[in-house]
Amino acid sequence: MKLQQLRYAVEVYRQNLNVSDAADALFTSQPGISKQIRLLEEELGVPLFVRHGKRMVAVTAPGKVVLETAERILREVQNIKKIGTEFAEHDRGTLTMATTHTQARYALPQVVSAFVAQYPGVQLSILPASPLVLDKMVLEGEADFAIGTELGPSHADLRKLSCYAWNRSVVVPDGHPLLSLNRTLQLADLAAYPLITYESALLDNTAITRAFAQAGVDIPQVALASADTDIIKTYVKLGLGVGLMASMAFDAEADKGLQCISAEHLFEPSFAHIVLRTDSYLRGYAYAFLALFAPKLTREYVETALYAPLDEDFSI
Amino acid sequence: MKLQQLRYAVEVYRQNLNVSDAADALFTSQPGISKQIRLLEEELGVPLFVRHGKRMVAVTAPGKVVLETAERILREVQNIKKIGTEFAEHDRGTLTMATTHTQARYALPQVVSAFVAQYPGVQLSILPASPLVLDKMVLEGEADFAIGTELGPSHADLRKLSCYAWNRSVVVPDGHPLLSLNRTLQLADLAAYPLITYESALLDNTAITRAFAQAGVDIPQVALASADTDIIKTYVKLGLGVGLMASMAFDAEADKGLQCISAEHLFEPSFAHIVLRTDSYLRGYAYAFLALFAPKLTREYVETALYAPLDEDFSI
DNA sequence: GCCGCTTACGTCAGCCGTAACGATG
DNA sequence: CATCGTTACGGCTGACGTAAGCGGC
Repeated sequence: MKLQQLRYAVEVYRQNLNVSDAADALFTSQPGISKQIRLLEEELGVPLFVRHGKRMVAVTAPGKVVLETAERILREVQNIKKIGTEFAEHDRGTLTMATTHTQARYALPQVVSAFVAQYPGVQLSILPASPLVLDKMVLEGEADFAIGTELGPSHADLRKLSCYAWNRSVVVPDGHPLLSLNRTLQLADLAAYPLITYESALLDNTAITRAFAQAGVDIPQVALASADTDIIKTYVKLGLGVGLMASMAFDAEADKGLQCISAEHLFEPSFAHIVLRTDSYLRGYAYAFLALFAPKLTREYVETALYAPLDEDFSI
Repeated sequence: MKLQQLRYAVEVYRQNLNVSDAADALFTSQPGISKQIRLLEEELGVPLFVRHGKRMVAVTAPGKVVLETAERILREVQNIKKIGTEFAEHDRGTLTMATTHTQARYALPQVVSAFVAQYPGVQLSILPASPLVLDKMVLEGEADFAIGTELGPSHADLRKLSCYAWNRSVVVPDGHPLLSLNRTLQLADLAAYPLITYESALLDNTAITRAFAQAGVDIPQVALASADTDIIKTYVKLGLGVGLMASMAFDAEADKGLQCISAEHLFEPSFAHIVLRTDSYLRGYAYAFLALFAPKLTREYVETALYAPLDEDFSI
């Protein structure tokens, strides 16, 4: 059994059982993949894939178990490689994180600048992604960790550690009627205007949908939804509706022509959190980044959380 | 990186950093091992072993992490191979268990005969071992599981599932004074005679030493200690002392010339238990064997225990 | 001087890529 | 007929074993 055989089999599985695509993805020839998979099946004595004619159309029962185990093995191999470079040059390497636009634009800049000053040899990558795919990117190893804002479903291989609470604000153009209210803002006030907010805020069971449901107010018409706070602000400025977004994304100086009304009392706070794979090996500078981002995320704290069972909830 | 390189490195580590011994153990040449380890170190960019002159004298910090990960990988590879044969011929293969002499001789025979009748294609191996090394044999993969009688220290990679409670009896030759007592046996009565019992019973903090300590009675002189119940009975018959052993190991018919006095009231019961690695893949017939041995050890029960965290105590 | 690791070298298995073939829908 | 996987074959890398060299204890 060779590691490449496992790699080939797993890649074929990931490419929806298309051997040619797997060959492309691994920059090798298609017959090589076919052959190695056959050899592996021969060595194990069981077929891993179900073939109809010449095509693979499904994974066999043993194949499922083997592929899962192979994925674990390949992940550990990745870890070994990281360990090597970690000790060889502990302040050089890459750090890839997935996060939402708002985090990348408003929460991360000062953290990133402090980090690059301290670790100039580290190639930092920030992959913007919608909250829904953050978990997936960490699961599949596309990112070392993710910084999320809405908690998705929990997963046995992931740990989510809360960092800080954040609140929402309503943003309107100068002179908007909502600015002339002589009382605190209510949800019903919002219902009179089209809403411009995050795409992900409109999914089931978010802080926003829960608040409207509990107040018995219909969710206002949504004029525009975007993952990008700057886009939201742009269209609010154009008068398309009122914006509802993270308070930290409003900057009185930069956002001339807009006014911000706190909506902290209308929606429960959400928690920004980091998402990690339990079995990933983090480089030393990755821990340094996390500590810069949220002081409570010391190496010790993170490692404890990683090795703890899932039900010990570190999320909040 | 090749799997063999990992195998080589791990084996050198296991052979106390002796490359030649590792080569012998793996049935290959010594230069091959040296070379592959060098290549691995080169690829990772860090030395795994500390060399004084030409000899390896220690493991480096990265080496330690790499070796631990490599051991995990190799275990998973073993699991994949087992999965293959499991599905290919699910009633053929080998099953290796480590257990104490008493279990093998008195508790297992009926289980084993039922098992071999049901799975004639399975090569069953029973490795007798002292209670202390049972855990180690499971840890190192020499046995698929162990059946133990005295609980050793717990280990993060092991799970111990209790099977049944067992009690001790005092065994004496016909006509022995202890048979003429007109009251129930006390610990002090035993103190008058040399004791013949299990080696492992004399370690610290066993049911036997705890009982004597709590009663304030000195442990009697030990004439002979053996892991083997038949040896104990033989020497009791010769009059060297009184035997103290598992009640189940006394058979009134076979053991002519010996008498058995229950000591159930003198010592707390002990629990027979099985020991499993959390990350080992058990063949289907292994679960069948466990179910025959202790009905409560269904596949579902065992798997639940394996995946549960350590602190959920299944041991008792 | 012996043990143990390294270097050097010849051999051969086996992986990979190209090209031609065949099956499926 | 187009797509996709298999078979066939040649080249070449690289793993292994033997034999010789050399540093430590």
